Amino acid sequence: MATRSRRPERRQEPLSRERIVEAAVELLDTVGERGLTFRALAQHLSTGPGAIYWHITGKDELLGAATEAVVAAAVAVEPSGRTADSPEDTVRAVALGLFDATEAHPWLAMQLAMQLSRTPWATVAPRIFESLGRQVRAMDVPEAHWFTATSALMHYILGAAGQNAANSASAARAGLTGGDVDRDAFLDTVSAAWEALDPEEYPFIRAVANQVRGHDDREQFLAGITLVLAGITAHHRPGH
Amino acid sequence: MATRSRRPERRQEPLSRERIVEAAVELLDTVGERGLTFRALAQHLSTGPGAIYWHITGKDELLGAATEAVVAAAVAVEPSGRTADSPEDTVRAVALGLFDATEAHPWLAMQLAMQLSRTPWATVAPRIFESLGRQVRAMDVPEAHWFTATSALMHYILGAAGQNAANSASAARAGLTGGDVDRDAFLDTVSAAWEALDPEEYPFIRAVANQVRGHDDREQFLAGITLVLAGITAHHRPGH
DNA sequence: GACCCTCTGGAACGACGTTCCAGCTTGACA
DNA sequence: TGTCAAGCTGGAACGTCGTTCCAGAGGGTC
Repeated sequence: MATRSRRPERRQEPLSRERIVEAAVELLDTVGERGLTFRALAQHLSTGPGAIYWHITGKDELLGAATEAVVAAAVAVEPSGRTADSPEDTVRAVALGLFDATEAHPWLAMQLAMQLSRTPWATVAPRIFESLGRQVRAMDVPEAHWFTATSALMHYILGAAGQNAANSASAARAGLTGGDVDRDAFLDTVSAAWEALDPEEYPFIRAVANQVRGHDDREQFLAGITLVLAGITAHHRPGH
Repeated sequence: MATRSRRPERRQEPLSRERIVEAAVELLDTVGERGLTFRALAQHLSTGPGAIYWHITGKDELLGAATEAVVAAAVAVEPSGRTADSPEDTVRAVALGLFDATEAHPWLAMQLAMQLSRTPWATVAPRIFESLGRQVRAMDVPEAHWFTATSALMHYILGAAGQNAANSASAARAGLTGGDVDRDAFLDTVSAAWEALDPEEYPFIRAVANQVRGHDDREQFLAGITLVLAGITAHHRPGH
């Protein structure tokens, strides 16, 4: 009765794994990984912690499901687009999808690392691997080198996306509202910190310190993709 | 007095940041990240949790220091060796140092991701970046491309090392004592799981499923390094 | 001997993940 | 329509964690 009077007309849409994961992603985006607790999640869903455990085994599965949901949406850029694109361009599209996802969800990078560390070849890696592998196959790479080439691509993408998500997260943290000003200020801070390093111990970093100012992460990321793709074609093209 | 009777002759060597970090690494290696608690660490050092906080600000710093200690030891392979090696070989040596470190310390991969996520260009990344950058400079890469080439190398290495550490950790977990038998069994499991995937959704993975059997992680890792190096030389060599 | 500063380690606090369970809702069957 | 089991809910409670607090030991200096 009391519950009836609080939700008079329609009963609140029932709890479901889907709704829980969706709320978890929202909580991760807004308050960060440290803010995602079962109590906060329960309050967000107007329920108690116990109810959540009926749908989800524990926090590991919750984080895994949130990660997979975001990655699945990110990798899905491939099939719908015009199919006339070259395999290289499709690789860039998939890679950029993941890159943007890690930028939109700063928690994604570490969760990806954790997922891959816990269940390496289970949930999320095959999705990415498959998506990239199809393009490698569409290039002129002999079958014996499919695995190596696809692995190299995936490893670069995951490593770079993680690192760059960290950058934008830090930049956004420095000034609260993410903007170009904050980003430039962040890059200035990094550049200054690099120039202040010990010249004996870090000569190379000091030499490239000024290059970091005004650099575009996306552009940098794509340049790396191009570089790996060049390595694939140079090393595996027929006639080699 | 009671303490005197328990440690009769030499007073126990005093607590220090160094000793704490060393014990933390040991605890991480033996019981995993979930086993590293301040209580267990205190017991391991025959003290209480409060004493540790005099030397270390919190768990973040503890994990960061443990990560940096292990990485510093891993990257230190470069200077002592014979200097007649080619830059490419030195890159391989540095990369293998990190690869082996993540294999010896399965917790390292995720901690690296976390460190890079929290303080991106602070503690540990510059060390790796510097080590790789020197070799890139020693190759015939024009200065404008130093940053891109070094970044690509570092991203691939971190991504691949993390993924492969995950593999060996899972393989070791399947059978308790890590051995070739367990590893083969693990690869068989992965291969079988891949072949059982939906042919509609994962055609590529099914096609390479059998390639995974008997594959050597180190060899695979080095093949990726070679591939990225080939991309660097193909894309940045003079006359391009 | 009195003092202070560095360092210790046990107790205590708040928050977390997780478990437990009493009770509500719902649909099927008599 | 009444009854009952199963699905589902949510609040209370448990154990453990990171962290803080603090009374006091140790060792050097006037």
